[in-house]
Amino acid sequence: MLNDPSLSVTQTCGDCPIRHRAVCARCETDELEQLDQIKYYRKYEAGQTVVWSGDRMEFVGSVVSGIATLTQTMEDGRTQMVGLLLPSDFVGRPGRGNAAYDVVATTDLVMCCFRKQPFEDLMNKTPHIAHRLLEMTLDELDAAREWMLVLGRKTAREKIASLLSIIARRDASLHLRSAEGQLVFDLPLTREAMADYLGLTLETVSRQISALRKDGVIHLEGKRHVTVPDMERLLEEAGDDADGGMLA
Amino acid sequence: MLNDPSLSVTQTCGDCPIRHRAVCARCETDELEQLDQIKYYRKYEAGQTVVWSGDRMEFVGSVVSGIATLTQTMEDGRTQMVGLLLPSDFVGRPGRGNAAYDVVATTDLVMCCFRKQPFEDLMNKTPHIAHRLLEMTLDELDAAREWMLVLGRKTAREKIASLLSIIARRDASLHLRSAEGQLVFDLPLTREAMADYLGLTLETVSRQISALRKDGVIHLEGKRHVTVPDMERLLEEAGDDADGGMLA
DNA sequence: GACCCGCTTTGACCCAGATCAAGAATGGCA
DNA sequence: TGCCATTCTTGATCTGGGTCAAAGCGGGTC
Repeated sequence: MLNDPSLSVTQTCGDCPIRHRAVCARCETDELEQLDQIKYYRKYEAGQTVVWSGDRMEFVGSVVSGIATLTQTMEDGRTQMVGLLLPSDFVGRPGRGNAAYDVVATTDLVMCCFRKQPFEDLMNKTPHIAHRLLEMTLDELDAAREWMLVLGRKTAREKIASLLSIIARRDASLHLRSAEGQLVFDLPLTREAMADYLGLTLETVSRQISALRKDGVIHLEGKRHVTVPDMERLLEEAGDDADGGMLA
Repeated sequence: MLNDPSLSVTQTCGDCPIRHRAVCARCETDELEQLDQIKYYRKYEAGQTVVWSGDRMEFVGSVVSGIATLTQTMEDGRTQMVGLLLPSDFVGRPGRGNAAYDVVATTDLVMCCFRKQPFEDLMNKTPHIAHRLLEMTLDELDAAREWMLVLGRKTAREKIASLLSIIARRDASLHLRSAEGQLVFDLPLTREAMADYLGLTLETVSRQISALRKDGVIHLEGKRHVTVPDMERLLEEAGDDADGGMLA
């Protein structure tokens, strides 16, 4: 199940590759050891479902590498993505037994998990873990509300630009691989997944991406490899304040 | 400022009219006394702005009576409502200095507030207040994600039915004034506010409400007074599972 | 190297909801 | 009792994005 040598279970939580946003960011040594005892890694292949909506969820955890999505589906098949989980994002909710959404691995995925009951016990003993979770949940709430503006009021072109901005920003903060102000990244989503996130059809997504390419806002190599020559321009296209911007 | 005799500041937090969802639901007597010491009431008139997005927010609190809304606005004036605050809902976020959204009193509004710093101090000493807040924030996050499905994938008619369902449900849980299975309530929002919540125009809202009335899904007296003869039917129109339904 | 399969692009057409434009209720106030 | 300002309804028309349909990729694999 776990064959990546960089992810030895002997590493302490403090060494965790995602510790910069992790729940344990402020823990003492002994608390870190307790966290390490209930920690384990899980791997999923691209396309695998991590949990189905309504199923019992026996763990919480963070994404270490890869991308997962949270999705809601209506009886007639219409689907809406309600969350995009990138490395360092938290999954699952203490105090809740069942998943509220489908969680799907969009790419190959590694998660750092904590068994639910022991994690909750630890949370009850160490207040700053609860605080950290509250902070993270408030961040997610802000991101969700920001996305409500995208879904409710933005045009298709603005929606695409908004999504690209978020991915570019998150990607940049992870890899810092920008050359002379340019941002370069690979789209981790199919056109259909982007459509489900944006409340559009995949055809409209494709057309708008083509339009942004024609207008020089982005440059494409193949279908997935994106270069953003001017981030300011992209933010303008997204309809955001150039300075402030998305809080995702 | 405070002339309603039913809201004497001498009442304890345990007597708070909104205590059923309040942060203090599990507090001990001495903690309740501490909460009472930093508690006060605020009144706003319909139309007044409680805080502007970006402004310093020096309190947190709950809605006691009336309705408030959370709103985001783009530079060109497009607005999206991102939260509807009904009695018992919590406002503000511990650990955050500035408001992220405009908070507006839609009707006359009474709030039960706690000064922010003392509240945070108390929260740091009493873990179950932090837990309660985490629970409430997770509920809000679920509601926001549910709303993303409404905004991204539902038709205008379904959107209206969804909004009416939520208001009917919340109203019913407050007043329990249903006669022989019917639900009766007053719409607390203008057509324009509904449009801002649903990502529609006010004309479309008006037309769809008329359509639902013609089809017998709802009955209207005047512009605001609504009767729902069959809640199941309304939920069907909203595109929800008849049994499960919105978790707002 | 030919074939296949999932993903993507592009075109032609259509329709739900936006926009523009009158009016009609409602209700507060003199 | 009538006036005025909101708020709401309804009609006519327009359009952005959906729907349906048909090619174009790559990139595995036999």
